[in-house]
Amino acid sequence: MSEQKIYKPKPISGFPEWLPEYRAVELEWMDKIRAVFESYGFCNIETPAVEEIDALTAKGGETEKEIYTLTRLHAEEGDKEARLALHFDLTVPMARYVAQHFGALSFPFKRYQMQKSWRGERPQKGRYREFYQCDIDVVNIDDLPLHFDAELPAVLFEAYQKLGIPPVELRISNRKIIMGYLAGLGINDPGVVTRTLDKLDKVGPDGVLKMLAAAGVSETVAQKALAFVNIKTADSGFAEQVQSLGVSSELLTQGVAELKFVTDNLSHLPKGSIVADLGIIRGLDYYTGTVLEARFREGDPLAIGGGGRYDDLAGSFIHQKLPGIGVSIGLTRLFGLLMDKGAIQPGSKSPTQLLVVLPEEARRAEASATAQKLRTRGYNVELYHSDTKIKKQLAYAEKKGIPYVWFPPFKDGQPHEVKNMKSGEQAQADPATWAEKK
RNA sequence: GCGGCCGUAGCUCAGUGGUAGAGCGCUUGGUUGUGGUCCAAGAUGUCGUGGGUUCAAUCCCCAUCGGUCGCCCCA
Repeated sequence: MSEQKIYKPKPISGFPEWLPEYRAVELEWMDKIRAVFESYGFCNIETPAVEEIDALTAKGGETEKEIYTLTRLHAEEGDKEARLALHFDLTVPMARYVAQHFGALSFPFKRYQMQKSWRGERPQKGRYREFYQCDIDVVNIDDLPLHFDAELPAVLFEAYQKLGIPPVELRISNRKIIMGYLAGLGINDPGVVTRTLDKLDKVGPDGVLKMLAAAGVSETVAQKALAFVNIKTADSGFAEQVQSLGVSSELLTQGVAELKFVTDNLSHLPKGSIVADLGIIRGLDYYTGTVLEARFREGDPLAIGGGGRYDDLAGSFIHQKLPGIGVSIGLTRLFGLLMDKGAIQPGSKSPTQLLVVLPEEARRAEASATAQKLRTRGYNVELYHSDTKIKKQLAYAEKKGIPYVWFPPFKDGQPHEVKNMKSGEQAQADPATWAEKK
């Protein structure tokens, strides 16, 4: 034993990591999500972890103060790296990417990205400082058919379905509706009002009214706004309810028509999975039309995904009008929430399917060749690392959850044998022909 | 940036003003080529860090760092 001082390892808040058996599940999820995205023709890109600070902040907004910037430990004044920072989402990097490779891309550009993002905020339940997001976006030049506003939520929903998690619902609205409505009410600072209304789930109607009063909104207007965001319908019935509130504006009418189109085109999804919810507003200020949030139908009201339409995402990067719509799965949040509830069934601790026993050092060459033979036939095979007791070698397989143990000949002329660890059965086998019984 | 709670073996935690324990895990053994159960033995801690009070502090006080939950904001 060394006398070396140890640095006691500790978790870093907001930077999650999982044991192999759980990471295996996370990887499986990513494969499934990816398969759904590709089945709709989305291609993959990966952008660097870092962007220039100027690129990240080009759009402005609240997220700015959460950006992690990059410096070298021994940075000197005027260090060039100081202009770099970690991206806080995948949308801004995509916008930059599209603008940069504009001439080489084909439009509508449909891409997905599954990468980590970083935000320097205080972690809490379902909230991390390093997290995976799985984004899909469609970007086009000048105009983007409304049809995509229905297709992307459908893709998102299908991805959730494939994961085998508790039922998810998509709550959909359209920014034009709330903006048109508030304008009709004569509210000139929709930012404060929408942010307050967005908290309805958390603070309740009374809380919202109080906060609105504090923001200088009159009681009657506040009541109307509250009635508005309470509108939730499983189909296009919201349209009548909006009309009955007696406010009208061109923007409002347009928004209602768009949302109606979207809900109508999503009516094929299972009952209860789509809700037109005018209380969905969403913080990100680049959204201009359809907005949506995904959450579990029961339990935590936290968003496990979301997205929306933006009229002009890359406007700060290129003189081209590039409207788009994107949705995103908050993979780490989704996974973390279910982990906390103990709802993730752990996978295997190791990908190994077969453990080849090493009977004695003198037989290593033969055991190694056996393992290699089985690998060429497509199995994941591990050769036990030392010639310790068979007992220990089996215990190792047991502990790692390796389903089969392969016994090469212990003496010349003996046959190979394979043992099924679950049933305990053991039988002669040939490495060239053995197959796992399903 | 702000507030509540917490910080004791690898993990989950108990405990006392006189320098520490349980369960799980880990290692070894229960002979000859076979695991999961059982039994036995064993290893492990500057009781987060710094300061103060005290004859004496893991326990009291202060600070600090870290964790966690919440606020702001957000997936």
